[in-house]
Amino acid sequence: MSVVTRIAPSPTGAMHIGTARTALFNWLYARHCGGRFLVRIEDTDRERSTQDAVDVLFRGLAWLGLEGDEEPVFQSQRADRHREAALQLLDSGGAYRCWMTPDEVEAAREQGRAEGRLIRSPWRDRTDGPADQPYVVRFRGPDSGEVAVDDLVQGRVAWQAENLDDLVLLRSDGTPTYNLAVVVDDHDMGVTHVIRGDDHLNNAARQSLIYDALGWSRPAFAHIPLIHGPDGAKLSKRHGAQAVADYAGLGYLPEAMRNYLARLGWSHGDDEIFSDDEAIAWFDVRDVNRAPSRLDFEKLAHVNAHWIRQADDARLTGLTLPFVEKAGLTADEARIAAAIPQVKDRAKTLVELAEQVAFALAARPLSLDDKATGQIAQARPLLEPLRAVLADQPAWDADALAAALKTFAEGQGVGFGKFAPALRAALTGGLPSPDLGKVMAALGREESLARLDDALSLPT
RNA sequence: GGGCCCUUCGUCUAUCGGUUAGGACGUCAGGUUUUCAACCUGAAAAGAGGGGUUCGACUCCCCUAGGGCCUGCCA
Repeated sequence: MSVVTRIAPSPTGAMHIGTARTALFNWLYARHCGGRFLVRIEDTDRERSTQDAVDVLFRGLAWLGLEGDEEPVFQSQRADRHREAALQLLDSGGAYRCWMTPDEVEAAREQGRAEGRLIRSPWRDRTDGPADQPYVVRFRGPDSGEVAVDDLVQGRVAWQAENLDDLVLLRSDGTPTYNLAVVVDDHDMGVTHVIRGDDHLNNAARQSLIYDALGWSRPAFAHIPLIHGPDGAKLSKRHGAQAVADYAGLGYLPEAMRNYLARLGWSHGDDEIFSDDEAIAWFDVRDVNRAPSRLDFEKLAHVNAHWIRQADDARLTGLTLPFVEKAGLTADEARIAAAIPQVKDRAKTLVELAEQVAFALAARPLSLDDKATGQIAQARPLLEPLRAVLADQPAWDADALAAALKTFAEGQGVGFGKFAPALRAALTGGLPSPDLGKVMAALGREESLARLDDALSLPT
């Protein structure tokens, strides 16, 4: 049997980072098994679902590289099919019409809560309801006995039937509810493994009952723990980034997100940094932990730094461009491209990469502060012969330039401290920058010499 | 209130009855050094508490405490 997994988010706002990890686990498991990964938009709540939120979801999934293997399914378009299943249940006695009014339900619920038990509709075993009054269709759960789910992550979890309420399948306006729609859609889509957040664990019991009543075989369930904020509380707005788009804006790479998110609640021995192919080869949903884990931005940054170093320079240039603009710098693509290879090992995020590249984007003449002009004035006797050496430098690459600087220092019989700070001031104006050889390589011969000349022409 | 789930260094985790309880991020110290980073070396740092079971428990069972999820004609 071929494995089919799915991510089934509801489009009611931003795409939560927890949704991203659930999608990742579903994707990894499907890939690992050589199966398919599907996407279903759970938009049955017409009040809260918006097209904007749908777009956010698709963009988030695309950014993460976790797109479905088939066209996405929109749950709202399958309402007729859901109703059909409800009617089947009504026919078979697996469901019943309930004429309780919302007020009656609320009152009963309040009373039940006080008495520590669930409500049971008085219409459970009656069919003589008022013909012209609105009613809902409720599932008829077993009166007693045990309902068990063999969860791939949680193990065997059991409930007493009396602790499971008769949930509404069809609202009084005839529209299907979540628990019905999920079962019908997962069945029709051929989903074999339902991997989702453990906030749905209780639903698994009730949904299992619906599968049974419909005469369908149950999928395998895997309820993975939720992600919490750094303080251990449920991830919320006050923790800052909770939406996938936030992470993109913070300058994290999608492959870094996949790597980091995979390690939250799952591990393969001591492996911390791994590729998608490795994750796919190693991942088994059965190895996911049961305890919730917290987001650690420091570690995310560390993982991200690794993948920035690994990233292709041209791709990095394109990715850094918008961050350069956001920082208010001149988005000179050629200069950024020249600087990236020299500074990519110094940044943890694309935001930092934009900062690292800033020195190469500054326009001449650089604005120099008193400290810089002071350093330049002091080292002037060395800077002039150095300028001549550099002008004759045959190979303009970082290694050759570093070697030339070293040779120059030895020839002059001085340490780097005598002229390097001044050179750096002249070339970068004090902006963060890498080794001087790399700085000059990033700047190029012409710009480097020009900046040096600017400094040398300063009034003394 | 009721049902269900969870609990190893600050954080993410390894361990699947016998280990000096390992790794990673972070932290601290040292090194390197031309700014800022990066990098290298080293260090500190954990089995929530209490009972069992066992020759032997982080590992299995029970209780307590703490945390989480659900308890909707939301999903």
